[in-house]
Amino acid sequence: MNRFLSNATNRIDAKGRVSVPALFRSVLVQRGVQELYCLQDLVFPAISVGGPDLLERYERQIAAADPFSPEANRMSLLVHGGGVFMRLDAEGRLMVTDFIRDFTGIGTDVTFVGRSDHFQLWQPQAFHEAQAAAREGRLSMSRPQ
Amino acid sequence: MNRFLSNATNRIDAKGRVSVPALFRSVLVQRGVQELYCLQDLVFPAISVGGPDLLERYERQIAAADPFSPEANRMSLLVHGGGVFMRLDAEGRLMVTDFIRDFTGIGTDVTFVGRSDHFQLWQPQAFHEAQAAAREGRLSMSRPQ
DNA sequence: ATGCTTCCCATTGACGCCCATATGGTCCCA
DNA sequence: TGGGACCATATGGGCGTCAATGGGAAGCAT
Repeated sequence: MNRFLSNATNRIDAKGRVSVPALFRSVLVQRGVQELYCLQDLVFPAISVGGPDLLERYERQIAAADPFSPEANRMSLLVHGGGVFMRLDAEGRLMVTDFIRDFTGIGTDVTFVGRSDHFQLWQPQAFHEAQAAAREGRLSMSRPQ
Repeated sequence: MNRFLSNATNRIDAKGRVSVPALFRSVLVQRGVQELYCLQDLVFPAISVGGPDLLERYERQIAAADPFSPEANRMSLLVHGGGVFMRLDAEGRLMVTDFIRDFTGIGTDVTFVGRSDHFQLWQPQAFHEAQAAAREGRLSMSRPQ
């Protein structure tokens, strides 16, 4: 398996750490990803996590615009100012910072959700609700897959 | 990491100093930047901070415009008239001058915001509001492939 | 001298690094 | 087929290091 698939929920410990599921870690290793880039999802209250390529995709978007335009400025504010680089510790855990908590509503547990070329961090209940909504086709305004 | 990414908020002490985040300082070292050039952002109430290359980039932009246009005139006024050189102290702190306070509204805390090739100083709440606004106005920022 | 800046050192609190334990699943063998 | 050994993952916590912060004291200019 070389893609991020399925989901799993892990507990945050007293120090604010949470284990990334082993399946996801093995995908990271396969892809040679060592530094993780985290970005707020544009639609859902979730944090997207991937390798540097994730950042580069967004940067190409910015580069396409006039670099001094208000539009490029606004995009950079989101992508560069809102993005965070993280590393896993020796046990494959990451810190759940306030940046992540505030945006996702995550409290004591984190749901890891595979998204093929990256994965996401969700507040467990928010994920279940979003999935239930998607199943009922109530996401007509969401972005296409 | 060789770019300015993510954001962090630090407190200004009684002497008006504030620590530049260690991550940003390490990027400055990597780039061999010793003198910091500060100027007002063209769109947001924020101060941009970078090496001499930052100034040069703005000057090229001015040069590219019609030298007698109101736009070039306005940019020159901001870049040349509003620019300041600064240095960090031994602990990696910088002085928050009235020039910075007046333009940004910064009071007791400063939010450092990465912008890839430079970083910015924001009043914390102004940053959160600007980011939220940028996310709302995402219509123009489609999901990259 | 007074106010402001620069250099230096102390404190403390957070984070990274390391090792220990628990838990659940799998495989092997009787 | 059932029991048990083994293993990988998830989780908990100790401890050292470093960043952020606070403040004293010496230089500089007004």
